[in-house]
Amino acid sequence: MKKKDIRILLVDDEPDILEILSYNLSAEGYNIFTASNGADGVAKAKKKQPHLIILDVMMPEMDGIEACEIIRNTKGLENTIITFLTARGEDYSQVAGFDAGADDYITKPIKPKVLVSKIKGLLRRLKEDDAGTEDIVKVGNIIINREEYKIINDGVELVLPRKEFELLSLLTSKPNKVFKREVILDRVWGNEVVVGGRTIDVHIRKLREKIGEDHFKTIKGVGYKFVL
Amino acid sequence: MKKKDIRILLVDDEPDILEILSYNLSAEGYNIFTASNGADGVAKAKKKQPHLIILDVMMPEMDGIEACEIIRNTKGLENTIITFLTARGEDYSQVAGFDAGADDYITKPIKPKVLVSKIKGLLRRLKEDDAGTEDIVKVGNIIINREEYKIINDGVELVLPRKEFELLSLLTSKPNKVFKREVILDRVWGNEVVVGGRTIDVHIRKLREKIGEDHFKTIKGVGYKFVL
DNA sequence: GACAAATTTAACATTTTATGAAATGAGTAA
DNA sequence: TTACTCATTTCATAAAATGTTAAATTTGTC
Repeated sequence: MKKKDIRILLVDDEPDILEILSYNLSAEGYNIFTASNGADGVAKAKKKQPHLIILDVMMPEMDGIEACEIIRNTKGLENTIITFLTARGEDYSQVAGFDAGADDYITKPIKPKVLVSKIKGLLRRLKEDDAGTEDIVKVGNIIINREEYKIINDGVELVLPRKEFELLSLLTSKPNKVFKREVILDRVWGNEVVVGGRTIDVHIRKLREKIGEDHFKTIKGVGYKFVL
Repeated sequence: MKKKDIRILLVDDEPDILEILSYNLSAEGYNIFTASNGADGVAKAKKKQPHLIILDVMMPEMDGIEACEIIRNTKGLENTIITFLTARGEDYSQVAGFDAGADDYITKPIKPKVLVSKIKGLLRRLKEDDAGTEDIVKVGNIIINREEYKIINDGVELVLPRKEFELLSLLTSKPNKVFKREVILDRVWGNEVVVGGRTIDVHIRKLREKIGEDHFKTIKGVGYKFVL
């Protein structure tokens, strides 16, 4: 994911703070949205589906803690990274913040360098885990080894480019199941990227070339499935 | 590694603080040692080889910053996790602390929940590589001697700079396994440090120059792996 | 057979990595 | 301190690999 595709939502009632945060993070290339109170923050979060939210603790209308709890319980935002902004004195808020489900906190006054470094660190963690994907999977004559990023087909080792690997990985995750084109796009390409409809076909063709024609069956008008 | 095998060293001149920290961390099952000033802290660190050290910044005799620097330059303690204890007001010490090689900091007054949560987070890194912490490791023709910070390649002794050593050490900890760039950053550079994206490549190149081109395989879009 | 959908190939675009060189930082000895 | 060296990081550019698109062709379904 490119930086400009990473969305960060800033929620603070002080325009000055929004300005500082916004300036520094925009300069890093992130895609910034802002809200000036908790309620607005929650609304924008639902709408923009940000990857990370920076929430001020002290705000009129709805404070950061409450907003955080709501966001954490909103479908689709359970795993959004949330960090609080707290003034130095407000020690209690750290505890409350973690209780509410925060991942980190940033103390005011804001030091641009520290800020950027924290944000980068938090976002990096996003990419680190492949949660849910088994490291080594065997289907028929094919062994898919995600740890070493290679596959073994009939005892022959081959290295696939990333997209092909992910595509194969998806299809083989449930042999005989038909994966709709839109599902494939979502899982392999991610809902961020938009590519033309024919791209999948080309990748399927490459897999057919490398793994064997017969394993990939086309279901016209629907999608593809992997067969043993 | 089990919790009771994890050693934590607490260094603070105030008995009350030692008490609080000690109580809370013991309750979590960690193995606790204490020291009441910097000099004593350094000595105990050498002797006990703790996994993590919590250092108060303000102490008589030798302050935390100084102690941290010494510990960082002590053989065998280069990678010990160090976090500072700072009073709220002392903002400057955070900066100085990171400069001295700290991994994190904890602010007073201490909130048990925050404390425990941070400690767990810091120690998470440790647990992952309980296999790779051996002092002398042999992979193929390469012998990695962590104790003396040198390696022997085909019988030829080489002294590698720190980052290169750590990178090699990480990659060889599991030959053939692909380490994603994000993971490499986390494990070699640490959570708080942020470097540009091309830094890893440069270090890989140095290793290729010194150890041999063929040992380091690039997996485009993913990361690198070490092959024998 | 008509028509939409899928395949195929090759050209094209983009992304990612490699590399050389230069800037910055840290440590050390004079 | 100052000068010097080595480590580390950044930058610019080149090169490679991967990914996408377009267009002609084929396939399958009604």
